[in-house]
Amino acid sequence: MSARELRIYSLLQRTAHRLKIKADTALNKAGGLTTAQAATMAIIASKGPVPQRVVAEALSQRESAMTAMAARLFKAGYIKKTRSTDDARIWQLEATDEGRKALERMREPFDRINAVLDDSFEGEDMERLARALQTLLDKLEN
Amino acid sequence: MSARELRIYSLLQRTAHRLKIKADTALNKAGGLTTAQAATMAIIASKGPVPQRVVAEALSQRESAMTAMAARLFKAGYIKKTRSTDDARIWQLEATDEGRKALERMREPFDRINAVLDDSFEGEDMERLARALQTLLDKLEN
DNA sequence: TCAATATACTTCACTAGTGTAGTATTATGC
DNA sequence: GCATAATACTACACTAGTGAAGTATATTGA
Repeated sequence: MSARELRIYSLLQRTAHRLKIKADTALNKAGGLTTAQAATMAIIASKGPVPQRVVAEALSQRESAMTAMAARLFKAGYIKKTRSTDDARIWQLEATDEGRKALERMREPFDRINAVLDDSFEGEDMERLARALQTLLDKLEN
Repeated sequence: MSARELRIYSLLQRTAHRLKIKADTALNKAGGLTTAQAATMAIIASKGPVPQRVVAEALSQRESAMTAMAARLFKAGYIKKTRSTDDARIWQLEATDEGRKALERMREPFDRINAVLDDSFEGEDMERLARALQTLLDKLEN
């Protein structure tokens, strides 16, 4: 069967949209971050001081999007920005204690979202889905 | 492996986002519509004169989003708006000839997007992906 | 009958992304 | 050694959505 017959495009968009709405609702109740902010914070918190460009790439986004996101997170007190000593063009982004705490609060609601995902698939199905999405993403990013 | 380990959430969001960008680029070159506009126009063109609220519902969106979208489509000359004679609150949306032509131009670029999808998967992989997404979507919509 | 409620749409401030065109700063090649 | 190119980020105008509060215009129920 073809992509057209299977309506893969629409299926992917709608599923991603629904899942995001569900996650945003859950995270919002727990207080503080949106899903977009949580995704950004997760990378900054785990990779330590990290250039904006690297965060943008990890999220498959443009640098201009990250400029705006970093500004919002900075304003909220969740990250600090320091100029790299090696390269004066680079802003190193780092999570503040406040930022780590906010991210920690997202843990439990996000676990619930992952539980929905875990519940939706059997056996190898999720690994297969992950591989399929990764294959497609790689194809789209080159 | 768990959804968390596989980072399914992030993978799904990034893949959907990148695919949308790719489709938008292809549609944009063919002239006229974005993917969001094409989705809106498809409903308006098929359902004839239709209240804004109905279009919003069909796309799982809020009415405020449709007010803005209708304004953009109207400005571009792709739809006309007429007050319902039954109910003076209702705007009936209808595709213009220009709008129908623009929608028709999206056909070929969208076929090319589907070709990318067809190229990305072998054998049963796409059917499996479709089934996995449908399963998840059903779970998210109830 | 008419006040209260519901409906259809609007407006506004906001998040969150795009692409294009900039500004600094660093790296490279002759 | 220095013009040129590449890189990291910024600025801006735009699309596209949300939620909350507002304006008309039906609809309803005592």
